[in-house]
Amino acid sequence: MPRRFLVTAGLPYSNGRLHVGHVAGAYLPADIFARFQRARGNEVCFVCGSDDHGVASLMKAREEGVPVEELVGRYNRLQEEDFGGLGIEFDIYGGTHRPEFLETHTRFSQSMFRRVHDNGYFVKRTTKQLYDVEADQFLPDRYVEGTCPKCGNEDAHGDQCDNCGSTYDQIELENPRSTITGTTPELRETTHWHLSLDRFQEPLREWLETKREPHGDQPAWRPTVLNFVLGQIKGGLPERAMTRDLHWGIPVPLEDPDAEGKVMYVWFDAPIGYISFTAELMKRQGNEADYERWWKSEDSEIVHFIGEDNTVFHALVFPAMLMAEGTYQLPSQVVSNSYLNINFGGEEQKISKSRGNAVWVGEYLQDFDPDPLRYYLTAVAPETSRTAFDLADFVQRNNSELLGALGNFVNRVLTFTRRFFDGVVPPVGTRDEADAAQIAAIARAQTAIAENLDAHRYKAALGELMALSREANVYFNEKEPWALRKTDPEAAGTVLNVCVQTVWSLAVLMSPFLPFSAARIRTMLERPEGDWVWDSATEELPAGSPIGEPVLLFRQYELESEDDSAE
RNA sequence: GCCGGCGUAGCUCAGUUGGUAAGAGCGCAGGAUUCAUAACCCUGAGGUCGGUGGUUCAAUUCCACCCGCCGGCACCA
Repeated sequence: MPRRFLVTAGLPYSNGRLHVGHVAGAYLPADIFARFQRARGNEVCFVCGSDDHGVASLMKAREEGVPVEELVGRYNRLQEEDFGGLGIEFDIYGGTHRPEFLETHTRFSQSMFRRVHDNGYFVKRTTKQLYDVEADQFLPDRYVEGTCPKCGNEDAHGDQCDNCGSTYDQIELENPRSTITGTTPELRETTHWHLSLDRFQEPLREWLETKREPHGDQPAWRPTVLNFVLGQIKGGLPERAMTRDLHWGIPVPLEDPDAEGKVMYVWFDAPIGYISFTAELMKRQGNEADYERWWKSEDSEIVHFIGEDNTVFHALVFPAMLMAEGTYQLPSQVVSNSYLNINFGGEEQKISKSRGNAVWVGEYLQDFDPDPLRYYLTAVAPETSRTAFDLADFVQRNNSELLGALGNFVNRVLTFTRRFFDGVVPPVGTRDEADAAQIAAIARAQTAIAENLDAHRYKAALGELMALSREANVYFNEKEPWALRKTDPEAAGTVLNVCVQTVWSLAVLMSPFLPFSAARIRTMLERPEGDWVWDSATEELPAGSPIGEPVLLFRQYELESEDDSAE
């Protein structure tokens, strides 16, 4: 009985290009998981898209002097391009404000909002907030500066003073000014709908506690995720406003006059994007209502891949929303990675645009192939703690591991076969103990990789793949087919037969991680194209199968001068 | 301050339920080989498993305390 996985990767803000940190955190492991489960014969729906309603996008559009729709549309496409270039293949890539998705997304978001409202989980509260008359909007803390009420620093932020470190409410700020227009904002009353997270503390806690151990077919959640959110619950969950006074977002669908001109909080509508994009995909396939098979059917497993900064929303707020709505099932798994830092100038730093240390996907792809990056980011994946991207390390691992161990084995086997065995798979002949051991190693690696991937241990799974290629190199060396072919050609043929089987297996087993290279091997072995089938890793190619012109899988990289290393 | 994570060979890190598991990869050194992208293969590191106590017949693996890094404690996502 095949399983069914609805896989999501955290929606990126459509206000910038993607860098390696984004990829390592959510998208690459999600893609590997989706590819793997598909190869296993499971049904997979892999959904992503951009989160277009972020305030950051609004600010950026204002900076650039372009309409925000234009800005998010542009980055939505650029991000989709970056993903495509890396072989991260979603079944659908939407956008919460992408024109073709807007109607569906609005409908789903408003429906969710209304149901949560009707079920009584919103609390309406009126508070005072700063209002920029000229910009005609209320000001989030980010948009206010002024004089710190504690220390007198004149450039204090709306909620916190960088000078003395104290925090306060924005209305306590002296001489407040809007960072949008520079004008002095006035105090106005505003009403918002708050989600009563406190009412879900106990249900959330009980639900999360069950994730400490494997449940059903799902492995336990990563302790870092559970520790963090259970800690939050222990400290008490606050009410959170789910509406905003902005002109950018999904309109609040209530009849209430106080709801006039308000939009949903971006984190309310963003996760609904996962659902609305799924619905849009189903609509294109014929029947929108099929989204329920993925989101409301208990035999569907929902797996969210996110960066650590999204943990609260995917493990607490969104589940609480779903509980409040009442008809959805909760996620089976939230796979959260830590941040990927970057080694830059001999120092480990956070990746940040302003520091100019980011390695951008788009720029990377101009000079390098996608698979080496997929390999490296998986090898150093921040699964349990923060790790760092290091260009020298990347080059090193590409050359010594990817090329030296894996690429070299494939290449030596195929060129050898072409040269000495007429370019076809030699007969099996009689396998001795060592030959059988090598064949057995394939099945062992296949199992080990599968177990690790099922458990979301990508780094370990990749390690098993590399271990197989190393074993294969050792086997080849010990058999010395270059000498054996002169004394016992038939035995040499047996060795190469085993080696070709191993090459094929490597292709199947690497396909979730290194899809481009796997496809190249498939071409060289003249196997039919199509979906990868995990079980075919142990299906042997018949003797006499042709072997095409060998193509190098990986290139040797050199570390160039530091300047262009990470621009 | 409170909460969480981390501290294992030169480097990057694995170590599941406590007892011949103190390991891998890389780097480095020596050797071997030629099928292969100066790739591959073999051998070598004697590392107080951050520190100090404790539990135990036995702890890197459990407990306490301490030291050192990192992160979270915002109407920020």
